[in-house]
Amino acid sequence: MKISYKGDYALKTLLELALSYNKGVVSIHNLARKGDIPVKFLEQVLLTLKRGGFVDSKRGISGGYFLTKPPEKITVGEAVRFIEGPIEPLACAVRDSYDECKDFSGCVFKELLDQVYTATSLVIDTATFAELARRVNARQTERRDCTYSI
Amino acid sequence: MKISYKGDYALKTLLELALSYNKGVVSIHNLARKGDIPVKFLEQVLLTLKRGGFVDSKRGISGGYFLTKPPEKITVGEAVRFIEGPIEPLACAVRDSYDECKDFSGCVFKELLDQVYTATSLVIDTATFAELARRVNARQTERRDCTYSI
DNA sequence: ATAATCATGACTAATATAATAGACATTATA
DNA sequence: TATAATGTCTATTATATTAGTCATGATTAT
Repeated sequence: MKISYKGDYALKTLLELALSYNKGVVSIHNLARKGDIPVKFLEQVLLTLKRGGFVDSKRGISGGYFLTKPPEKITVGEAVRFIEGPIEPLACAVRDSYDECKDFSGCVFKELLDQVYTATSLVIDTATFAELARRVNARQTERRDCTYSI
Repeated sequence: MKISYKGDYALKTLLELALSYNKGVVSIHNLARKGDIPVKFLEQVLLTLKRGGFVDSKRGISGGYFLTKPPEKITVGEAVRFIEGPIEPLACAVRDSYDECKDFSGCVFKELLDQVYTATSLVIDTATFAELARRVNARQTERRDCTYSI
C-alpha cells in the first residue's frame, strides 16, 4: 500500500470533517488552509469523496462540506481503498482473481504478499475516524508545542 | 508497499536462482523464459541486482548468473527494499525523518501507517528465499496441474 | 443583485515505469 | 584463433501516473 498526495489529502480532510461532525459545514477554503492543500486540487478530492458517499455538501454562501455518516462508521481502510484503489502489493494478488495465475514462483509470492495484505487490512480496517479524532483532541488538550504545518 | 514489475521480476529471478543454488549458473535467456520476462528488461534488473550484491555473473559462452549468498541469508524484505526503495506507505513516515513533520492530523496517520509498516516488515523480513524455494519444491513433488505461465 | 461557495471538464508539466535498441566485452570450445 | 553464445552498458521511446492549474458554470444566503 502506498498513499498518494490525493489519498493523504482525502484522509486529512475526512479527519478534519470528523472533528467538526455535528458542528455544521466546513468550507473548502478552510479545509484547504487547515490541511495545507491546494484549493483547486482539494475541490477534486472532495468531489471524489462526495461521489463515494463519504461526504455531502451545502452550496452557496455559508456552504461547505460535512460527513454523511458518523465518524464511528468510517474506517481508514474504506477511504484508502476508495481513493487509492486495490491495496494489494501485487496486481495478480488482488482478491477474487486468484484462479488466473498458475505460475509456480508467483504462487509463493502471492502467499507471502497475501500475508502483508491481511496484516495491513487488520490495521486500516479497524481504525475509524472517530478514534483518530479522539486522539487528536486528546493531544490538543495536552498542549504540545505543535503547529499546523507540514 | 507496492511491487512494480521490476520488483516482481527481481523476486522471481532471485527465487529461480535460489532453486538453482549450487547447481551452476543460469543464463539470462533461461531466467527470462522461466519468468516470462522481457529479456532486455531482465538484463537491467540483473545488473541492478548485481550492483546490489545479490547476484554475480560469469561471462562468455556457458555464462550466467548465480546467487552470491546462500538463499537462507537473503530475505524478501532486503530484495524489495533494494529494488523498490523505502516501503513506508507515506513519504513523511519514513524512519528517521519523524522530527520534520509537526502536523497534528498527520501525526495520527503516521502512527497508524507505522503499524502497517511494522506488520509488513515482520512478514517480508522473516521470509527467506530458501524457504520460498522449499515451498516451490514441495509443490512440484505434489504434482498439481500447474503450468509455468502467468 | 451579488458575493461566496460548490461543480465540472479540459489541460499541462513532471516524474516514474516498462520496455526496446544497439553497440560492446568476455570466454568456452571447436 | 575464429566464432558463437553469453554478459555489460548507454541511450531512447512509449505509456501511465501524479499533482496539479485554468476557465467557466451553477447554486444560494444575505
